[in-house]
Amino acid sequence: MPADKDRFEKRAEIIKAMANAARLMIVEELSRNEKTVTALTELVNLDISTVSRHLLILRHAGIVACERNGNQILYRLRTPCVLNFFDCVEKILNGESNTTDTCSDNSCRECN
Amino acid sequence: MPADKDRFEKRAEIIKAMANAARLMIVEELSRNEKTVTALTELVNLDISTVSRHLLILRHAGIVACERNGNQILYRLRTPCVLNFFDCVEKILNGESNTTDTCSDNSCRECN
DNA sequence: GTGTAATTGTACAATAATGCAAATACAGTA
DNA sequence: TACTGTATTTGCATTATTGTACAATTACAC
Repeated sequence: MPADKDRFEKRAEIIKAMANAARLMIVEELSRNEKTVTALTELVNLDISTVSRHLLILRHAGIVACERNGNQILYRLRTPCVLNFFDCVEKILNGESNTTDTCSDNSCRECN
Repeated sequence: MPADKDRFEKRAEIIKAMANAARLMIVEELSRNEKTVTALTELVNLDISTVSRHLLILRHAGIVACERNGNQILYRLRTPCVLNFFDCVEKILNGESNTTDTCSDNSCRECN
């Protein structure tokens, strides 16, 4: 199923853009307010060039948008639905799952 | 903010587990029914060892669980809420965003 | 034991993250 | 206009992480 595979590649591309701690911090920050690159750089504590690249990744994925404001560029969250990811993620982190991993309990090697 | 950063690292860890086309196919397939490693291997068309590793990643993230059934191991979706990711992703792929990227329209270089 | 299913060891190729230095964009001012 | 300063992006180089397959190993049923 080659066409199908392509569909999943596209989906993965967007999820990949969210699959990084610095970018998650940026997204959450932008959910509160639009921010400049410099402001976001202070937040995540990385080189400004790195932050600029993170923003490019988010922009290419369609997750953020930007707008020039004189000397600086303001970034804002374009698709706030990505914040919904966090609900599920927190659920998983808190171990709130329907079912248990019985495989871990008996036979699987390398089970956590 | 070091403790805060750690929180985002943990979140990113889970989203990373979803950030791969083969694993997304596996997750969607498991949302329909539990499956063996061999069955999933046919689905994604990769070496079985690779699929086994993909499943390990999903299991470590808490997204799938497994259970031994005689000779084989059955994997199932443990936290179906990850399927909600797809809603938002499809929205982005269809360009259904609140706002536009005005930065693309005028001044930014490398704007898509 | 033999056969089937799944995992792990190893190696390799491809991607991603990062910082430094240089370049570009724009505002203000001489 | 040209010069300066601030904000952002891009060109490189480097390191870290991820995806992959093949071979060997382990688990289990018969």
